[in-house]
Amino acid sequence: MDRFYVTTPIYYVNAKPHLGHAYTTIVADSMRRFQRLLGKDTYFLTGTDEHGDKIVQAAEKAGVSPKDFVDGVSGQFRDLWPHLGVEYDQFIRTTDPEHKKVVQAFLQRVYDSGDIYFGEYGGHYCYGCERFYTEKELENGLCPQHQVKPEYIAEKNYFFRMSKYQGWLKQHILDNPDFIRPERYRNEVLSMLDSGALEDLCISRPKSRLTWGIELPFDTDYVCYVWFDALLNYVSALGWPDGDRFANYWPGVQHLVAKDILKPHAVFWPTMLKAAGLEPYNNLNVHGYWLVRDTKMSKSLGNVVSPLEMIDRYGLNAFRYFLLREMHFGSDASFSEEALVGRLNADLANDLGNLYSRVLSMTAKYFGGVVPAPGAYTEEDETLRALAAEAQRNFCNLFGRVRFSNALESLWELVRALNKYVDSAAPWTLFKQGDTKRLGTVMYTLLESMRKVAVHLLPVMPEAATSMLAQLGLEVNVDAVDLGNEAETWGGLQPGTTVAGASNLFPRVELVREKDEPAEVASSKGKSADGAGTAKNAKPAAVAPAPAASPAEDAGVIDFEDFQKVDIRMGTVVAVERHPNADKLLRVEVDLGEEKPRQIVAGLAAYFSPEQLQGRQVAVVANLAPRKLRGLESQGMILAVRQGEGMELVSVSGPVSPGSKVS
RNA sequence: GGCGGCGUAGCUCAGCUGGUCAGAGCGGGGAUCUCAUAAGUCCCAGGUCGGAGGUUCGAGUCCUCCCGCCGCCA
Repeated sequence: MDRFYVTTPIYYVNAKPHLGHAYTTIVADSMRRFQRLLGKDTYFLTGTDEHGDKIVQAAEKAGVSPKDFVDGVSGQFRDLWPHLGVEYDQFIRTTDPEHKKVVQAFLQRVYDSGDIYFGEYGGHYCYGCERFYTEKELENGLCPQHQVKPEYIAEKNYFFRMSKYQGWLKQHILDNPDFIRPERYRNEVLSMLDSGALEDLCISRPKSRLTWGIELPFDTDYVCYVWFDALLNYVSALGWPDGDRFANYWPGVQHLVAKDILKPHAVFWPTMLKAAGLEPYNNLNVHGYWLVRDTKMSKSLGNVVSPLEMIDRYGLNAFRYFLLREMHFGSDASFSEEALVGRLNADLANDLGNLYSRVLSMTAKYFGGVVPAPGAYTEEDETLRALAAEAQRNFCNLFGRVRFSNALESLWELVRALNKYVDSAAPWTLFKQGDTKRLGTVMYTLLESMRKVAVHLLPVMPEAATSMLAQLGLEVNVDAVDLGNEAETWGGLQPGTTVAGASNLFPRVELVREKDEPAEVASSKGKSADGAGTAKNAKPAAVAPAPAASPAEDAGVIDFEDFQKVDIRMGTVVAVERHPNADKLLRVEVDLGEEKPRQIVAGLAAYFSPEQLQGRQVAVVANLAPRKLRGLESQGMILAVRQGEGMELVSVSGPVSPGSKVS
């Protein structure tokens, strides 16, 4: 029996689960459901990564022990997944005793083979990044990620001789075109491997600096540092080096990661496996980010999408469908409730839900809700069946190659064709004519095709697809489904089966909006007063929002509400320096009363010296999308007035507290 | 700075090895069936395929340069 093993990354527990976690995990869940329907023996692993400096710091901040802290956050992840329809086989934690043992065994094996050595390391250590930087990597003496001054630390550490396997890895990637997919990331990795010798990987931290980690088996003064701990979860979960699970599921594994951890998975991990004498994984599947209003989600922007909230508003099925349909695997995609609602209404309600509704209703009316036996198939029927078979083949082929969006697109070609078939076959006419024979064939063709659609949707929308099949009088038996053969077979639905008399699988919804959220739909006339709440999916009594553009907009005049979208706040300049890479720009830190000051890159260098700005109160557009200017991210804009050749800052008549809103 | 990717209809994107490649879905406009969830079906988009050159009988599709985004590396 073919086997299929899929993993998500183990999620670092310094933050709560967000949309990105949800996407990766739902994809993994769908892949595993898909492969199971193909008849494979599947295993699905997810979990949490719980060691390291940042955890210790976060725990201190929360006033609890690291162990209590990670227990708490890890629990949040584990509790989330059932709400997303995710059924994993194992939830691993890097603090599990079994995992620790495997890490130590693996380290010992690589150590014994001579690929781990003790060496001196001096470097600039950034606690935020949990890593060292070389002089060259620092920007202006600061960590390029966090813009803080790292600490110089010289110490002895253990290193993994990664460079030794560089040539092997490159050849392996060249020999296996799908090893890293999509191709863009494969290219990226190849260019990493071509851009010079890999540096050996530092894999330890002295206990004097970090104790929250796994002790090295060959030196009790050290703990293991991140990758030899975290990545090992993929094999420790299987009980390596012993046991049936490892023998069964390795190396037939599909890793699933977001692009931010490409290098560890594409370079470190295969070379680590090679050094320990293990086979490399089958495929590394790399996806992009979900963007909100063209920007990465971040807490400071307040645009973090909560998976549970979306499910609460629009339902699990729509959410899962949207994630898989909207993102082209590998590329970044935009998340918006408008788009979600659009997919839900257009694809699920109008096309699919309505298909079920109309066909089941006709079956009830014409055949008392019992599946009729088909008679002779006409050319039109055969054409539809050929199209259906093609759509199913394409779906499976694409889905297996992680092209979920295209796969669903293929399936919807069938859904649309079925709606078209209803119109052209016009069962209501056949009924009036009393042509029961032909009517039976048409209805059977529809019902059987709808069954096929439902079966293919089981991996994506398990709940909805199960309901669909139930409406067709069928129970889902995962082991009995042979998805790979559905395209080649016909007649899975037995005549005589009693089906539902009505169906309302995906009610149309209106966009639900938060009270303070900017209006983003066509309606420019005020927001609905009821604001937040649940989706109004019952038959909307009110008419859909009127689209007409307000006359004010046409005249270049804006509504008060439009003005309100601009969040202008007063802030205090707490730090200023010249931009390292641009002579017209200043890097300014402005205190807006938030957790930490905003970094703003301003084109003021020609008019003000850093000293002149220091301590001043300035007006800042606080909700401008962040943007990189010459390598530094600017998180807002300082308002100023151009006067001839000069420039004057907008100021207030008296001191105000940082973060005060201008209105 | 080096390498890579992207820039195609309002939006999201297909277009592999050059010759029905100027497309799909959504949105918008029009028509129409009536079984159905104000759903379905049909018709309509006159987009210089980022810009400029070049190769070719022929180029979104190959080459060069430029512009704008993005990523990786340094």
